[in-house]
Amino acid sequence: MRNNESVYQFLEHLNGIQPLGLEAKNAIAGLCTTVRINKNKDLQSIGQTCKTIYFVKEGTARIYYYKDGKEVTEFFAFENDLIIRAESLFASMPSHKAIQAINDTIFIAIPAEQLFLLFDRFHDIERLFRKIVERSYVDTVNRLESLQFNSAVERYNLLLQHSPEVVRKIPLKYIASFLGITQVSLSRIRAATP
Amino acid sequence: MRNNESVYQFLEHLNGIQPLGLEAKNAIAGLCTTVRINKNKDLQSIGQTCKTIYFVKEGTARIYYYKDGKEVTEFFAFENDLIIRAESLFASMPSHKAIQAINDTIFIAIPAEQLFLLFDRFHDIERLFRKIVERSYVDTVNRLESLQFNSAVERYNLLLQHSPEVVRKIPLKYIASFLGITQVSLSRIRAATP
DNA sequence: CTGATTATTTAACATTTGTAAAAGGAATCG
DNA sequence: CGATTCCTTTTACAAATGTTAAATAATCAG
Repeated sequence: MRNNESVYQFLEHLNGIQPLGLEAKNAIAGLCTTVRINKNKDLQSIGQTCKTIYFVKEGTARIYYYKDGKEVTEFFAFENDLIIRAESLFASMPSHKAIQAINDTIFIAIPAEQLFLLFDRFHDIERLFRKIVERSYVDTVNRLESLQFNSAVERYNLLLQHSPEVVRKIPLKYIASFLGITQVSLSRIRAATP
Repeated sequence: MRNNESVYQFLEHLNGIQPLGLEAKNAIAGLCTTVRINKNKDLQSIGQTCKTIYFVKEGTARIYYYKDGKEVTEFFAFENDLIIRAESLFASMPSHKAIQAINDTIFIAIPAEQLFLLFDRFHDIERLFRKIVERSYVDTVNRLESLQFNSAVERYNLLLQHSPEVVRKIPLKYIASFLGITQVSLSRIRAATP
């Protein structure tokens, strides 16, 4: 029952992005399962090909990978956010990235192949998904711009402005690599900004 | 007639991404116009809201903006590439970026609103566009990864590997800011790499 | 072809950011 | 509660990149 309640709320969220007919809603609901992952545990691990589309129902999560033996956090997801390793899912290639729960987190999981099949039957569902991908694309373009020529201080301040919840909820070691800097640098910046 | 020939070839390219019915093809063709822009001239200028979807038919183009009075190149487009200011088009907000022809360039222009209307009548067209946006999204995620923690040398070498045509065809001053570094830095890197 | 403009490289120095190691703080678990 | 572990900050120094200016090199217009 809990699961059904979660999925129902989630569908309402989707309906806000793109109005869906009852049949379409039911079709999506039929594919949704909920997955609970404990703090610091991986939902998807490095080397897997991403075949599932996840949304965060409750909690916080991140995508990370290793660069020269060090962890790099690429992305944070909060309630209702889509979390996928796009470069793997859309190209059907193994990912060198992992998805991890930062706190105890509940995900909604939708098998990608089965969702894509629904696109043929429900135009609305394909439209919904198109809009979701468009949003993710825009977010990524904006982050790219920030990484391209803003200084570390500017990037930190922009993050404070646009996503204060990140700075409140997420360990600084993850935020540092998300901003493309080391933990030491981030500490320096925080010490300098009163 | 020249225009029609261009558009026909372009439709074949689209058909390779997502097979389209004859009616759908004709509907798209009806929206396509070709635009010639001379070298170093802007196709779309800063401050405009992006309401047109462009593809490069012939030539090369870029997206650029100003950061602290200096030009930053965000994106390059070659033959058949989509070139849009996504953060403006998908959010209907004025863009602080411009689209410019690097050489004399022919663009194919599609009015966004009218294309979006076709989505209702032709499922295939919405699917095509979804796939195109997905590809752009994946490209952007990969660039983001490169900017986040690769050194300038690594970013330059990756560009050489993955997009040698960029280094061959595009002025180094544009490439430098595309890589998130200054022209001086790029020169140093090239001098060090024999 | 020549002068003028634009693009690229080089040099010297300043600033930012990284690295490694240590010290403080905070959270966690028995 | 106390000990352990993990997170964050600080310090000192090294490396990478930026800045400004000047020197070449390449391109373009007349």
